[in-house]
Amino acid sequence: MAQSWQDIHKEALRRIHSREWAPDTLIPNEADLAEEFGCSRATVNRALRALAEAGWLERRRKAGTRVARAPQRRAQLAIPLLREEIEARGQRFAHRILSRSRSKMPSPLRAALGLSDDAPVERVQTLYLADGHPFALEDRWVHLSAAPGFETAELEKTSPNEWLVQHAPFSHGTLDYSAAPAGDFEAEQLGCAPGTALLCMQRSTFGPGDHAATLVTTHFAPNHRVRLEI
Amino acid sequence: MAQSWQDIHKEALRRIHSREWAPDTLIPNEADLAEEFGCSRATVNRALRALAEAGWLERRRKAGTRVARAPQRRAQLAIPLLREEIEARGQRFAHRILSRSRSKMPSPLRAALGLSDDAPVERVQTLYLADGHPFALEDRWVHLSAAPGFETAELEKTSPNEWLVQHAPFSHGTLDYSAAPAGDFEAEQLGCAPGTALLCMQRSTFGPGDHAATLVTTHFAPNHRVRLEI
DNA sequence: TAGTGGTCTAGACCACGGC
DNA sequence: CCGTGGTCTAGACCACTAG
Repeated sequence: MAQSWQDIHKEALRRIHSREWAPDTLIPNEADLAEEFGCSRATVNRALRALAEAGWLERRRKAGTRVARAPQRRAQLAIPLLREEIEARGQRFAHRILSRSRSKMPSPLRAALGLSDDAPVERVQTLYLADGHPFALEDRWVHLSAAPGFETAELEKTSPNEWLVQHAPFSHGTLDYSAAPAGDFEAEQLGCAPGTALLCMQRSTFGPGDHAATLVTTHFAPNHRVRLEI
Repeated sequence: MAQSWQDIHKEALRRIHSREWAPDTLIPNEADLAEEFGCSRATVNRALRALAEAGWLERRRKAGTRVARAPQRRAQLAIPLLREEIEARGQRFAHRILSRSRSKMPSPLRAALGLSDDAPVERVQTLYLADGHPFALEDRWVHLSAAPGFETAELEKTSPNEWLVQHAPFSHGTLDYSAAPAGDFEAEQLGCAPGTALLCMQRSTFGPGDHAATLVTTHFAPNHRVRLEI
């Protein structure tokens, strides 16, 4: 037989595509498949687990493994550093700190992050440039106790984006994309007309233990696209 | 000892966060870690492989395992059926076929999909409604040989979105998000002013063997958000 | 409570790719 | 070459949960 888990993965995917294994129906259990393919159960497990992680199968102990009713695929987005995204286009990266302050964080934002009222927070607004043209406008709130040393970081040398990735790796968070018309400030900084449709990204990250770390709102220059791989 | 792979996963993540294992440096090999944790190498492998898939580690044969320089995390988007997305909000789902035709596909679009000029293509425009209010406007091109039976499908009963997911599972593709001002048609259908900033999703899917399957452009009603989990 | 997937082990061989 | 991760095995025990 000499089956590798990738062979089994491929064959299982073929059966799903061909509806030989129909949506919402049980497939044979691991032991039976191991016998059919002439390999050990661990090998079958490896293949089926990969398919389950990709959303093709749903597995539950005792209940068995079934083909997902609507194979709800997942798309993956590799979150790039702005520097890398710009340099990957063959453009020159630069950034400009527009403002930096220890201002009070508005209550709604605090609530969204689950921060107490007296948590020390720093706000930094940054413009990112590609070949000297505005690329993205970033408005970042950083919870200082989650990023020790940030308040003294030389952000003119290392952009906030890069500093935080290198010094305060986060563990989880959310990323929201939406469309928003450019306000006067965004229009001025990004060099477009007020009201222009801009892609807007809002990202909140949390460190280990659900401690809020950062809240970032980024407006991209007009016509920006985000690509996800399915 | 009694270590599970998740224990090792957690401990390794702790060492990465604490910079005990610094970015861009090698960590001990699997055999050594297995001895340290008092478990088998396979268990260590399971933990480190998960960390590599999540972007924390980079592994190469012979070269060993190193902490990623900039732990480039990946965000995951669960692509929902519009029906499920709407019903999950507790709203009533409905859809309306606006047009359906076997019109010629514009050359630029054909090129984007890698289709020959004579490939049979059907175009369907659909409006999706939540509680009777416009939710999304979809413009879909379907490559008929990749979706046999689509031309005779009763799309008034089963929306194109659902029909294709159930009858022609795709294997891979891309998803692009951007912001676009509402044109006259989008504004009329979605019930907003022309020029309103709309979130726009463009999705191309391919079946097994890189055969083009569908190209879909969706404009969402104003203020729509897409959430990704990190 | 019995069946299923989840996991661990100890050992083995292999593929890749620095050196 | 030869160290490293990638994978497979045969068997075992465990955790969850449907019936």
